[in-house]
Amino acid sequence: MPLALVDCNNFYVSCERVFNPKLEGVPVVVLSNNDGCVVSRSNEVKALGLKMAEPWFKVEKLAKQHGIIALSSNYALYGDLSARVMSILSTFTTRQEIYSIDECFLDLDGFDPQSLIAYGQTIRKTIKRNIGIPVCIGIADTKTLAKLANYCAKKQLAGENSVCDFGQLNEMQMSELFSGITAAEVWGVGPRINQKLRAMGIKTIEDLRTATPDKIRNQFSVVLERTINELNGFPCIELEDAETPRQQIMVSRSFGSSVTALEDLIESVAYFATRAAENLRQDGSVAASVCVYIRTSPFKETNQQYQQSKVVPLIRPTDDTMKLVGAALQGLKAIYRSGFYYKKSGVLLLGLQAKETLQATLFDDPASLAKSARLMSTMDAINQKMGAGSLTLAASGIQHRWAMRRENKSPNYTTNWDELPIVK
DNA sequence: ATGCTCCTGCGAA
DNA sequence: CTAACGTTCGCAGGAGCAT
Repeated sequence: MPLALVDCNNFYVSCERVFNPKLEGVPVVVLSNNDGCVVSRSNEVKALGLKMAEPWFKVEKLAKQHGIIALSSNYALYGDLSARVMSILSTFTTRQEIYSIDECFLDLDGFDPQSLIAYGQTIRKTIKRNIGIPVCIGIADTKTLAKLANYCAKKQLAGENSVCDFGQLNEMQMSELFSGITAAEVWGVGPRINQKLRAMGIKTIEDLRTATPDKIRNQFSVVLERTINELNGFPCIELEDAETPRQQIMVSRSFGSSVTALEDLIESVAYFATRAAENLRQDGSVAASVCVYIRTSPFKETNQQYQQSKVVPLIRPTDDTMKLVGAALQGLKAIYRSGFYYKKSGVLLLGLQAKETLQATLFDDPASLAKSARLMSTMDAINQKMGAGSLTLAASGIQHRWAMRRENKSPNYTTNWDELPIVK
């Protein structure tokens, strides 16, 4: 029955600290793509009151006065460290669900209920020693409660040493604890639902937990009804330890500065479609249609606004980069209008299905399908061996004038030999 | 009345 | 110096349409 939720502390900042000890003990933030918003903060930064998701340009001056170090995000590094953390965590259980880049659930069914805290401490020490990343652990009988226990561990509201097991608390202690936390902290309660709950007088987790599920279902949805049941210890959300292939793949980026020329948009769309196609082949899927979109910046209110998207169906579902890029560019040309300052473009692959289960049709040309498959696996092999982007379509361009800002990125310490710092 | 697809809203990290 | 505000995914539920 019991589950653990393991969550890495300030994950991106912690990853940077593993390879740069000078960042230890000082205020550090990691910015989102395009150096746009604050997405990871060290404890020192949280103590200064800097908020999550704050646009960097708004706080940059103040942050620098406090000596805050701002790093561009380095997803190659975070992804690699995440895989290592997850791999070690998998050895502590028979069933693991990787929920996000820095979180996973572990099934602790069958363990001695009295020894779970000690087990949690062992897990923490192992991750810290083997990878260098600090984690918090919440343990309870449902996913929603495990998330909450994790929150309590992190905030030191219950449990100790970053591990909190709700199994150790009695009814009284639970309701006292829940009376002191706002409903907004519950997994599944976002800003909108929280606002509506408050208007109904439901302010704390205890208020939410003791609400009538039927009424909540009518006023909100079946999702929130399940949340209430989960808060009361009745599991409604299964552990999903089997990986399911994605249903859609999206690659989009804001540009470093705005773009007006069709040529630049073509480059970016070809580039994003190429990335999307690589992800698609990794999943072993094919796409039935491609959606392309472009937009101006909604924050530049004085500029003329324009946003448009177009879905281009494919004659036959495919994972061929050239066909996918071709469809994306066809869509782009249909929606492009001159005279706007474009700030973002993106490509979505839709109608995904497993490549093996794809039905053959009367009009298939087996020879050309085989040729496409060989070409794609050759491209992937070359890029695998020589580094990402070694072999690309000319349509993706070389200059990338639209490339995102990334002014302070750390080296790819674990995924690129050329970026290893040389110790002399 | 039922079932499908498409689209929007919401939440999550 | 100026301009500068993320990305990707899934689910629920309603609209619209066909049967």
